[in-house]
Amino acid sequence: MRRPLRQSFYDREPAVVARELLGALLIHNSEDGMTVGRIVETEAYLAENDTACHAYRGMTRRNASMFGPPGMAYVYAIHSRWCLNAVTQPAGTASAVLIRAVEPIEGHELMAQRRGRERELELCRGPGRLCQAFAVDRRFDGSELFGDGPLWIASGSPLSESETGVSTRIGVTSAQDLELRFFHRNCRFVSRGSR
DNA sequence: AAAACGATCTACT
DNA sequence: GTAGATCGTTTTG
Repeated sequence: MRRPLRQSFYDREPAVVARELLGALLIHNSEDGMTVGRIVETEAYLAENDTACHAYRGMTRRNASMFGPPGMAYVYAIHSRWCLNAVTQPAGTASAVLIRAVEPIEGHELMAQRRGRERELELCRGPGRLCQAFAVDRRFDGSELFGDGPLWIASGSPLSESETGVSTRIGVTSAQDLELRFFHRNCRFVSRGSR
């Protein structure tokens, strides 16, 4: 049974949510058909001391949904592509988890059609590519990922410790580097050279 | 109103 | 591994 992750799942530190989103299922039920993908790479953006976070310099029109309640989508455009985040922590605390890559599970044909590419590797590997494959765009900014809308995230098979890779990211103004990027080890659908 | 800036992707080597 | 494309959002004048 595919069951949505509850809103309370997202009401935690973004790094914890990023780690636990690995293995979950991204689902879009559109007019054109259903696409399902297994989340294999994520990245956390912190509410404080994170210069790489879009909310670092306060709220703008673009990042407003990051300041909203947990479990909402934050969708923004960058370099002519869309990127999907899950908002974390309570309203007023602007943090989120970027979905960086998913493994195609259902709807390969539809994904290939939307992407204009046939090769499976190129369907959903990367935040911009997966949004194109899932037809995610600005219309989903601020929508609920835990409700009964067309775009949602379901619990999947949690990854074991040995299957989980982690790496650091610069941009955090703390003395030590923080582990903010999470990925499925040995999965060919992760976008980074990690592995 | 104009310019600068990317949480990226593709093509090519 | 990297150069170049690309366009919505933000910042600046």
